[in-house]
Amino acid sequence: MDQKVTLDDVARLSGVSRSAASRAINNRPGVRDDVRERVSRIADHVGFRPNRAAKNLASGLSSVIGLVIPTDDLRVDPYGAAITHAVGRAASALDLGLMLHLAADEPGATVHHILRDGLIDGLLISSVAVGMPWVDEIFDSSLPTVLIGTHPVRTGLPSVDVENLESSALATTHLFEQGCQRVGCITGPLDRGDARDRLRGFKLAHERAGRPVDETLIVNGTFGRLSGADAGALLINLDVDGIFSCNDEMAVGAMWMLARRGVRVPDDVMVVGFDGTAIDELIEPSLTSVVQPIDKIAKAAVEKLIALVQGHEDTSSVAIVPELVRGGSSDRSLTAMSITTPSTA
Amino acid sequence: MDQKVTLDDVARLSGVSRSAASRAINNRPGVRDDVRERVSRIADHVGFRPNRAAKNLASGLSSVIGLVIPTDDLRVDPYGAAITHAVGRAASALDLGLMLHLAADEPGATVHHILRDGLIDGLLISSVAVGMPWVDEIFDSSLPTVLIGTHPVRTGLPSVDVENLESSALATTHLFEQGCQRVGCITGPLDRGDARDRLRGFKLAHERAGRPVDETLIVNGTFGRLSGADAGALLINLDVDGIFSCNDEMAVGAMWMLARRGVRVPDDVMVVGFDGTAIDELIEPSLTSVVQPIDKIAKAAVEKLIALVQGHEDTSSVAIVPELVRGGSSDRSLTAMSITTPSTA
DNA sequence: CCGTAACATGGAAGCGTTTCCAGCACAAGG
DNA sequence: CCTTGTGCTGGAAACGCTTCCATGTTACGG
Repeated sequence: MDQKVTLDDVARLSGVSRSAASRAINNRPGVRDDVRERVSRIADHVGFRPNRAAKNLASGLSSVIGLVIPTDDLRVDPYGAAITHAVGRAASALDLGLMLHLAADEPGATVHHILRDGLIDGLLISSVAVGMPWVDEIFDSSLPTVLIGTHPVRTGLPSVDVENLESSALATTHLFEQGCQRVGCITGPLDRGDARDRLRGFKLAHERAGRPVDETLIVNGTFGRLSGADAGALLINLDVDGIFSCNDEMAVGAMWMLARRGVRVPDDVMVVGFDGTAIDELIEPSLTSVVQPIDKIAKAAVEKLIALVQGHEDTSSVAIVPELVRGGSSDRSLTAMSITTPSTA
Repeated sequence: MDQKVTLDDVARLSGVSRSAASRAINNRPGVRDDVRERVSRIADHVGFRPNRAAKNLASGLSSVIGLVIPTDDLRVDPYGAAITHAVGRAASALDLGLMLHLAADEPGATVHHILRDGLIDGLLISSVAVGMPWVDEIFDSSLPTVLIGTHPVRTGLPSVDVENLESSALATTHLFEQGCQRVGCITGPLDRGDARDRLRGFKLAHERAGRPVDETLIVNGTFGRLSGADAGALLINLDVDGIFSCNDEMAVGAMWMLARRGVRVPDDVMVVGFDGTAIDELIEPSLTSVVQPIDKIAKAAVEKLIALVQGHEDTSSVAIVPELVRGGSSDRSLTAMSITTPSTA
């Protein structure tokens, strides 16, 4: 009951040839409707599951896609876990398998494996930074590949990303509108495209508001929580009254540092983050953030990828628009609204 | 240069038959040493990568293992991300691919796919709770499977888990030793084996210390941060001076709530967690926790799995011993030791 | 110098699919 | 009634590898 029902079995039981059975099951033309139905019914009944390996070998397609994610991203940044999860869901929805490739120290070898194993139909790459030559190698190969995020230097690569520039400008402008005069920026690692674009957005907002950019208020971070704390410490010494952090992790770190130094949020300093990974974190006040619709991004990426796999040329870059979700960290009127806590006695 | 170097090519170039080439490359006996070396060299030189699909089809083995992880675990609990990461690393180290299966709402269908696709050699299942009939279905099938964690009811399944019972007892005893008189427990979801064992350890410590267990001080949580906050609120109303939280997430939630209510940690209430996922979280004081050696667990699980795949019968259960790492949350002498923060101007 | 292991080698048969292609039936048009 | 075309059908050849088995080769003891 458990094992090995082959296409041959189905064919024999249905009284047709193997080729006919194959066509019937894969909904390919060339089979009478009644035959198709009979075959499907029998296949169903005996619990036929096509052997993927054989299918893969014969057709050259595996119905499995790969996801390359920097090892650190998955371990330390909730964004990595979120994107992995979202891609997994999106793949399942399309009945695709998902192979996880952790981009570790020596991706060179890994890459060659990926490329030539022939086990995956296409590849999704997340969080690309400069100095990753293997990324270019993959894109120059014939393996269909879609970037999740922005390539720091190359353009014309098929990619799906959150719209970074305008969203960052929006977030910064939001701080201006809330009355901030001296707004600092905690950047991500500037070898990454998204980090660069967010910083550009920060500057763009200044330009639009007719304010000069004070370069001393721009502090580099790593997207890690600790770097946010460090940056926060720097910025309060520079008397900012607003902070745009290029991701939530660093924003949380900064807020932690502010609290530690007795600086009140939002009264003394307002904080806005990016990503939306800290929205259900227990922090007070709740963090205003540019929330990425991760599921949407993942879905778009997977769909773009399978389009590529199916031969549709497409080097377009899709930008998904996020949403600025306002929390107490940038709004004095929301002060200390308590999180719903069940009565306790 | 990029595509399709087949075994035939290598064989032809080396002047041997395909079978000999195969044996040479797979380090199988039946090839003279000099031939083996020549073949390997040529294979290397032309960049031969065996096609996995073909290999799989011919040998019945794919060198790919699966990991089933509850969808929520990956999204909300850092432990899920950590285990995914660790398993990924362990698999890579053994040159195995990793397929991710998110156990979503309707795992029934998924399971049958997994079982009969023939794409994976074996399966790792994490975080099993009662009411997951598909888990039993998998174990009853012929697919080699190893549990990461403890099955809430069945025994005799091959599994790798952290040692929950004694470690929890140890953690609780630690609170006693620090002078706590009324220690509360925030449990995990009790349909899970690990949550049950940790609670049992909590009680065991009482027994050993000759203290009665006050059942009113046992509060059920979900392993989620918010539930920890709720439980914390309950427990401070019950005048506890120590809290053993069955995971770190809930411990962080509880500490957040304590801070909010003006209860000082560790002065008024001491807190100990479990897992070690919050150790580099920015919380003050740092959390004492039973830290799981996740990499070790993942490695052991993968190795056990491949042993099963290779036919070694093995239904043993491996328990990995964690380490109690002391932080400021249970030690008054460590008060307010500052986290290393670079000087800020 | 022959017989016999012990080992190296290549041929060929799979593994379970897809897919090309030739054959065939049947309907419509002349 | 014969042609042409349309659409189903099954045979057979891939896909790239492993592995069984028969054949060749070598070295050794008798």
